[in-house]
Formats: sequence, C-alpha cells, structure tokens
Amino acid sequence: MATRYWLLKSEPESFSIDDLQRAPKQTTFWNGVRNYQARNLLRDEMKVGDGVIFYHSNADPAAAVGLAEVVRAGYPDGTQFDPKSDYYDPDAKPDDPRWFMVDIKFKEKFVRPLPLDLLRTLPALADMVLLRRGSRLSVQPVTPAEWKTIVAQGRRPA
DNA sequence: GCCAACGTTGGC
DNA sequence: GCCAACGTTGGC
Repeated sequence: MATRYWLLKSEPESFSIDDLQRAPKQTTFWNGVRNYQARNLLRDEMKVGDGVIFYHSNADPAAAVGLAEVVRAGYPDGTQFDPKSDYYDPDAKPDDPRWFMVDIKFKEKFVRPLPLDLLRTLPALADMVLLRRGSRLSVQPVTPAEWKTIVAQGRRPA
C-alpha cells in the first residue's frame, strides 16, 4: 500500500519540533486531540510509515518546520480517562474509548521554516487543506504532490 | 487582544 | 432535527 501523508499542527510553546528532536528516542505520542474529524484520521487512517509534516500553529510566523514519521498507529489516548488531565472526558469509557493518538518519530528539521505566506505562493499547494479559509483541523491529509512540494521547499536553503 | 470561522451543546 | 448560544482555534 502506498505511503500516505499528513500534517500535524502543534503550538511550539507547548511542543515544538525541537522538543520532538530532543525527546527520548526522538519519539512522542500525539495526545490531546479532541475533534471527531481529526480523531477519525488518527484512529482509522494513519499507519506506521506514513509521512508527517510538522507545523507550528499560533507561532510567529506560523510555519511548516520539518518532517516526522508515524511509528505507532492509532491507540486510545489515556488522558481521556484521567480526571486530573486537561483532556479528561467524563463520557469516555475504557471499554469504549472516544479519543485516540498515534506515536510519531522525528525525521528532519527543514533548513528553513516555510511560513504560511510562502506556502500560499506555491501553485502546487493551491488546494491544500491547510490553506483553505477557516481550516482549523489539527490533523490533516496531505497529497503526495503537496508532500513533494513542501519537502523540496523545506530542503532548499533560504 | 481581536475576531472570523468553525464545532459542539442543548433547549425546544 | 433545527438552530441559537457558546467555546475554541488560529492568523493577524
């Protein structure tokens, strides 16, 4: 089966690509997603070996900053059962988990970040989910062509 | 800090 | 099942 590609948003103040690079085994679980559309992608679609574009949201500037890889497919996000967690969901049941996460591993940091306004200038990305008006999804599908374009741009020296 | 866009909730 | 109110996201 062909490799698929995704974009994950993170606020660098809470977890940046540098944090991922420094993490044990350069790997982290991607917890705290509480949106059904994103949940469905995490639970059903993302597979080991899939490519991930790491994107910094609420950043100055917001930008695609590097690449990661899915190293564990969807499994229940334990924070939904933890009353002390910010992500606690009193309606989630351990035998019927509502929220899922994947594990991702650091692959590379782009030699230059790709800010939103730069991405918007690239014709190949015209239909990208990220660039659609009002798009807020924190887990997004990326087409192979979009992936190729972004990787090439990110590896090109500024 | 503002606010547009979107998702979720809950009354009916 | 509709939809108004509310909460959140995220760029600026």
